[in-house]
Amino acid sequence: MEYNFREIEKKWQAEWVAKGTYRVAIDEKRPKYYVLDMFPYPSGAGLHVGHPLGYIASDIYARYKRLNGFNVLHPMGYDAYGLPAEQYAIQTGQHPEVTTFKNIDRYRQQLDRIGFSFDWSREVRTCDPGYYKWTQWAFQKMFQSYFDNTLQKAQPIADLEAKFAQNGTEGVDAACSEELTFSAAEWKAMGEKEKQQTLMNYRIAYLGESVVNWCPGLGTVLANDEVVNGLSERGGFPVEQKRMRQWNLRISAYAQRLLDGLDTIEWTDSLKETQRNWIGRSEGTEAVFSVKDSDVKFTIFTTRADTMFGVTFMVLAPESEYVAQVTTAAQQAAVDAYIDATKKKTELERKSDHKVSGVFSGSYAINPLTGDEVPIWISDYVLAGYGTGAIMAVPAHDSRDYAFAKHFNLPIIPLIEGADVSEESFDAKEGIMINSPRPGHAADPGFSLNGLTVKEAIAATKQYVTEKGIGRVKVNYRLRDAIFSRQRYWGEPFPAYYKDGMPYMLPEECLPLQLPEVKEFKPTETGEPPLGNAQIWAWDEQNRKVVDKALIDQKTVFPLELCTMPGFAGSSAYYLRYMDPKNGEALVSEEADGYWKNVDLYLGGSEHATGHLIYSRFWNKFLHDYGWSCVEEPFQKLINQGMIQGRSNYVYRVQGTNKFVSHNLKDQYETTALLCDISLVHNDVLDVEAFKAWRPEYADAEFILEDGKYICGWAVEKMSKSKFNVVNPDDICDKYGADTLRLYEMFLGPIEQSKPWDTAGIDGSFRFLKKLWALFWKGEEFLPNDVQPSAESLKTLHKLIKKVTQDIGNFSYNTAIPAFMIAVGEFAQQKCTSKDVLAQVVVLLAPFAPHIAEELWHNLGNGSTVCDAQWPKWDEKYLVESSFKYAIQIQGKVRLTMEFPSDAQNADIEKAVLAHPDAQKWIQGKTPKKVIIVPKKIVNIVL
RNA sequence: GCCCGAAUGGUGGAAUGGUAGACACGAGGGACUUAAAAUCCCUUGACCAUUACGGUUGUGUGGGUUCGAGUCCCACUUCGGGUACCA
Repeated sequence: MEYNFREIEKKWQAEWVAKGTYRVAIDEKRPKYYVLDMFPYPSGAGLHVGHPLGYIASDIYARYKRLNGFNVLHPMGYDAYGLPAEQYAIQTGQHPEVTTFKNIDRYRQQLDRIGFSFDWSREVRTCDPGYYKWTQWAFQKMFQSYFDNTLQKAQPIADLEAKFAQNGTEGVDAACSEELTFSAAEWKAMGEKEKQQTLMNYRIAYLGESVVNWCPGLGTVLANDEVVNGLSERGGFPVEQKRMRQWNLRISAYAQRLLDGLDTIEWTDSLKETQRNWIGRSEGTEAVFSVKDSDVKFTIFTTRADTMFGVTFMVLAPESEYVAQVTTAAQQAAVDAYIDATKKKTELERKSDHKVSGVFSGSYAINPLTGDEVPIWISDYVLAGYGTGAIMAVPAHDSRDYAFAKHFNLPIIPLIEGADVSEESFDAKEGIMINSPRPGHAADPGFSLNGLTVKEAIAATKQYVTEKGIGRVKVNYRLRDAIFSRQRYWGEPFPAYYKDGMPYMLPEECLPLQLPEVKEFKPTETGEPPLGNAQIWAWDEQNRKVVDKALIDQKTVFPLELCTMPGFAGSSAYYLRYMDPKNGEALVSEEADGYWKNVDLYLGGSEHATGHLIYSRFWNKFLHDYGWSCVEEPFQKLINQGMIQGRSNYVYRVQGTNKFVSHNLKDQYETTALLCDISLVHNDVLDVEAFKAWRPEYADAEFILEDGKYICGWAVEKMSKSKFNVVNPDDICDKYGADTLRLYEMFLGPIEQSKPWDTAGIDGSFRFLKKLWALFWKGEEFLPNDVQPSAESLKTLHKLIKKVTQDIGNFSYNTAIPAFMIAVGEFAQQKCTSKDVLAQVVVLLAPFAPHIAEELWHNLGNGSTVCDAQWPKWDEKYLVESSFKYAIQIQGKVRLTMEFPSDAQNADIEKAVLAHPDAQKWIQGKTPKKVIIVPKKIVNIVL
């Protein structure tokens, strides 16, 4: 029998479906293991060979764990909401659901051909109402919660209301947008609206004002990278800065837990570091500065409390509420002009434009340590959103302050011994303090930092400032709350309606709130989000249903929210839903959550390092606080697969002609490099006839060949249609089969590494499977029989078991596959026909190449699937070597090799080596100073 | 600018501080074949030799530690990814 992969793969794929081989259910008798891939957005282009890389890697691990007796959950689904479908809908009127479902079908067909062990009965789609019900539900729970800083967890907002009624804000330590103080009496005196406004300050899902890139032309908010030079990337419409009231998630409240959780999970250090930087914890000091001739005091945040003696000016963010209070009449006009100018700048301009700008407020602040008066400036290099929106400037030791001071000619006082600040600031946190205080500049003669190290000085200042009531120790985080509103159609609707301008939640029993039909997917003419086009889009409080918005009377019928949720909403808890995807009563049942717990192995691209992987960790922590998810960290181990890049081919046209010159001759001509479709090229040799037929303009192309061939140039680039270098996995499956594809993708290199795809190398993987097949079938004869395996074959087998087991454990598949190749070569040489040995090889290969393994497994007479076989164990006794071939180094250079028994004594080895004529030739009669013998490693003679 | 990662033959890559280049592709040579495909065998880092089962050199660059460095340390170069004034 030939290795007929087409027939084999078709047969077993059908069989696996028919038998439900990959269905899983809770089984208390077996340990669970949860393997998850980041689910894909189903794009119209379909899969290219880069997409399945991670899926294959995780599939191998899932199958390996199953063979080791684990009950493996390995689901797949679709991140179905996304902009491309909406954009297409705007252009064509085609409902995004239609295109999305079409794309999903295509993805599914492609995925099914590769032989994954997904339990498709658990598929989720984020756009499915049965799924997004739980996205909406979680949002409502966040709305109904606040974060208690003392308990460090989410609590029902009703508890907070009760506290307010009892003691006001006294004793409340809750994460909030703004520090508020009121008494119980004041709380009780508030009207409904005022109470709602107050609570909004604490809710975990809250409406807040934020400045966004508003593009009136597109009727939408744009991300920073969608804005180029103040114009929208798509369409080139002007973009302006606009304050908008949008939903936010108070993820910043979880900053410390997000940071601490990193220590409990197995992610790469670089990824953890990226998250740590993103969270940006900085421990510093808040200090109060009072304004001269005024009652105004303001607070600044600094991590360099040691530099307080070197403050030469203060800076406020233009948005700071203190700006109005410190601006003097004389400076009013100048300040107004500056603030107007910054408002006009988009955030992007503010970021890209590093020119120094600012304006003097007219007031002076008093430095509490020196008693000196320092001018208060306003500049946009201070951000309103971080710290207190105000800083003390120490130009000698902060490069931004330095640039500002130089520009406006403000004094610079060095505070660290030996620091030369004539050209640039000295930012390093090291050295010995001087000028702290300078003579005659001490408010308190008893306090000095001079002679201390920076570290000591920071500690001393913190202590001093706290004791004197000038300030306090404060931890700040860079992590900002997530904006959760999108002015889009194709997303989850918010289950919220507005009464008297304040949002209220639909009753939980009324979820999901389904996405309404609209005539058009564009924003409305009045600039409302697309849902403004929906006619049936109002909430009837009494009848508890969605009704025509013509019925809005603000008494029982109210307008519904018009924004939808962002992409990360649906992907933040999908791993929980897979555990119990059909549950209509809960996101996940307690039983399913208790059994599957969390993801043991998560695979996906590193581009999600700070987006999805922060949001879903936050989301899960929130659910965990209420006990809806029993494990705090959702993804125990995480591996980032690298990108598969494309390999493009180039032809070289001689300028001004239709002549093409082969790659190695091109330097003799003036040429233009042109991309050509890689399907016209094999091993970099161009099929000239196919090339001529490719495009009409090349029909009468002429070629200057080398050795009778046209050799193309090549480059590693992104895999994309425009580069003509996309490789479709379907084509590989047609030509070589899924097993070869799987092997080759893993053989290419380490999973984490990015690498180019070159179909040329795939023959090696295909040949390997054919050689493996040949161990079982010779024509119509099935070779395996009951003979006793030779000692050699046993050694080959156990070497293989050991190597493959260890490599899978380390996710080092690219080294496991060569081990198979070597073993198959050895078995062929040994003419091994032992059924027992070969059956174990089949099991070892099953995770990598499941179809061929299943076929051979059944050929060997097994009735059940190879997926449920038992993973072989190696026995060291077969691996003992009786001798070792030593490399003999003389002066560190290998000069010869000598074989010694494994148990040879060092003294005997030394004697034999020194006596060897080849060794003597190199020793040249000298007396060795030292002979280093590392058993079973090396011998080195030092002269 | 800052943070993270990488750099090894023509190509993808391998190598607990111990014979660099496993394995695979490609290339060259040979066998089989009317021929092609498929298959099998040999050679293949570079350079110098070719009388040798020979020598020199070699893992981005320059230093260092070590009996011994692709691997560890220091400085630098280039490329890739992330991020954008976070006090």
